[in-house]
Amino acid sequence: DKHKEKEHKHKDHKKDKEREKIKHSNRYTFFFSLKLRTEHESIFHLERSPTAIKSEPEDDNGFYPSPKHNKAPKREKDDDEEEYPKKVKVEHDKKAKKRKHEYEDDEEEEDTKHKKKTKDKKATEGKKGKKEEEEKWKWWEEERYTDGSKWRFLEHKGPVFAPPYEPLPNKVKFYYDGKQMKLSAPAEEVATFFAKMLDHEYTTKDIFRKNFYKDWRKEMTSEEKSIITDLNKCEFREMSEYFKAQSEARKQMSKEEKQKIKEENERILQEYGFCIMDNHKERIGNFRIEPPGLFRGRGDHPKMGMLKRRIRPEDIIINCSKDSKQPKPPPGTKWKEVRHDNKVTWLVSWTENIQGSIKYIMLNPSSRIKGEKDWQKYETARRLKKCVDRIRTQYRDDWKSKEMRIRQRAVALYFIDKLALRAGNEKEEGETADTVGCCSLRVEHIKLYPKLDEQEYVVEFDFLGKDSIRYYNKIPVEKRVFKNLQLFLENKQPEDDLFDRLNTSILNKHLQELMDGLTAKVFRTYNASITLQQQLKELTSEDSIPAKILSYNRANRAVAILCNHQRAPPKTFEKSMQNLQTKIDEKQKQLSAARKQLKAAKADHKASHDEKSRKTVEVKRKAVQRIEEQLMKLQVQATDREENKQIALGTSKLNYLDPRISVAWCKKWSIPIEKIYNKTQREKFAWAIDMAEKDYEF
DNA sequence: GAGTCGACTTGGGTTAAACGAT
DNA sequence: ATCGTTTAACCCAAGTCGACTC
Repeated sequence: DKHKEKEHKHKDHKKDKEREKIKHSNRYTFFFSLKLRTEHESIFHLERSPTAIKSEPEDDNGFYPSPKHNKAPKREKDDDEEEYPKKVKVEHDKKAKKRKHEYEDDEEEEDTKHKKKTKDKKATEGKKGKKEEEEKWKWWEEERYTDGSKWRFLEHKGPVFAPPYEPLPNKVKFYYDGKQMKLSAPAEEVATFFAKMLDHEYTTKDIFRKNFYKDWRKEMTSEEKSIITDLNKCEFREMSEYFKAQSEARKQMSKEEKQKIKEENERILQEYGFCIMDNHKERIGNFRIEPPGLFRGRGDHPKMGMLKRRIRPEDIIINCSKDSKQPKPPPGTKWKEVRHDNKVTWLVSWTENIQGSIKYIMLNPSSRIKGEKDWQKYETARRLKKCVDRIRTQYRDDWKSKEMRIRQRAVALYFIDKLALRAGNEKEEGETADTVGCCSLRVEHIKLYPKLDEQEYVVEFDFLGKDSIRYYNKIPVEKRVFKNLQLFLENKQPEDDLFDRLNTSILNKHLQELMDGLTAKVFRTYNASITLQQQLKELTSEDSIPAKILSYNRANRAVAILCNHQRAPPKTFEKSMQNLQTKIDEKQKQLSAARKQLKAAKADHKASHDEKSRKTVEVKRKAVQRIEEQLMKLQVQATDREENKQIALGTSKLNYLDPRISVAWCKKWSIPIEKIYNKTQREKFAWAIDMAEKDYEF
């Protein structure tokens, strides 16, 4: 017994240690991205060439002609291109028509079905679930179109428009210069948009106010225009209070009322949320037209505050097949156009008035058309895996090129590969926030340090990327890259382009020559997925399920850091961390209490040696074990959350990580897929879940 | 080539619904 | 059953990239 006791103590101690280990192991900060990247780097043999660059001619234009032999090597033929079926898919319209009718029958039944559903939902659920499972369509087992068409048959009900404006009740007043004023409906509507945003910081911003005021005036009657001459004299407070009260009231609604709204939403979803594409009913992504409001771009957007106007049927272009039942515009209105273009995937489009860009209604990520594309994306990234060494060798070679444009291209590509930067298209100045990607980096965005701390040739990046998210990174580069950067910077102003001989079009044309289908963004996909796979291999150990999931999240996090997917720490972060800590403390108390009890029980057993006391010991031991597990779970959760404070995992999970890697990992370690992917994600990745086995290699 | 347009993917934030503790 | 917290759905802006035009 004594021996056992000791062993137990030892075990307890060990467990505590392990918990500590979980907490502190691999606790990376943003430096981890550096560490990770350099480690990753080692696979492509960094040789530090001591050779200095040859002196370059002063005038860029006078660069030596491009050597002819320096052409890209031919791309390797893919040996498992088979994996992605490319055979022709023959789908006869007849078949589609037949299907269409089946669908219509379904529709008719909808009402009765719905009633039934609520009634005997419970009774049939199990059965129904199974049945639906069997009916799930595996598009990934079918052949794809090869003629560039996206569908043969498309039928839908058109968009759902934003509800019309409801004028404010008379008791809600607007004041100008202290005096009450009744606004015309159009002016009032736009005023309410502003009022709804009053609590936001941006209504205090100059550009926002200026843009809003300018567009607001356009909606005013001439009388209103003459009275309202200064936005600062407008008082929206009452409107704002009214809307706050309204949303409060919505929260306070009774169950029945909420239920009613829910049912109405469900009805709309059933009617407008689906379409038929070819032989299948598919979920639409965004079937509601964006309501009017004030445009709020991200970052320092020159157009913030502008009025985003209401979209009418006359603005809408419908896309469907000729032989389908066309969607009807609301009574008394007409569509702008109805077309039958099966070379595109959208169902509805309209032009938005802020940037003049086109917006679309398209299918949900679970649809065939999106899924195929997604799958294809990862197959392209896997093809890159096969030739990435060759490409890396080549761009390293190009650092020595006699041509400036080739050197720039090679350095840019190095950044895109190593740092997972975006391509960086040019943008129209003054139309959008000032953000950049790789090709559009400017001199002011990098700093060169021949020596920084212990490291040589450090480049410091500091710029605003997509969505005005800051990219900040200090990274040691090879001498040759460093020297090239110095060269690129010569005689330039801070606002000049770093890569003045390069743009995304040139870069992508080059990449296309290196590998069929290769573009700048493929590197992001490739590096994200390969990093996940490597990290999973490295981090996952024989351990409890929560610990394994922590490992998964950490691997995911490494990718998010690589891709610079940041988020603002949730407003409730500190509080929720505290709550969790309180729980942990409580659990710890519970644990020591349970341990004490166990000890007492053991002592008791030692004294009496009877059956009853032996059983008590067992019971107490189990209790301790259970509490330990719970504690462990909580601690893992706390660690996970803390590490995730400023990092957004969603984007990489949804857009960059080959889902088959995750599926394979789940199968290998017997983790239920539900722990990694929620319902929506499982729908989106159904193809991967179905096809990936535990030995899948990206 | 430069400029523009169109289609489609990627992105963080907000809001509503689901969940779980009490 | 209720309440507060967490999660997922929704929102729509902002990228990428190919095609087309001149």
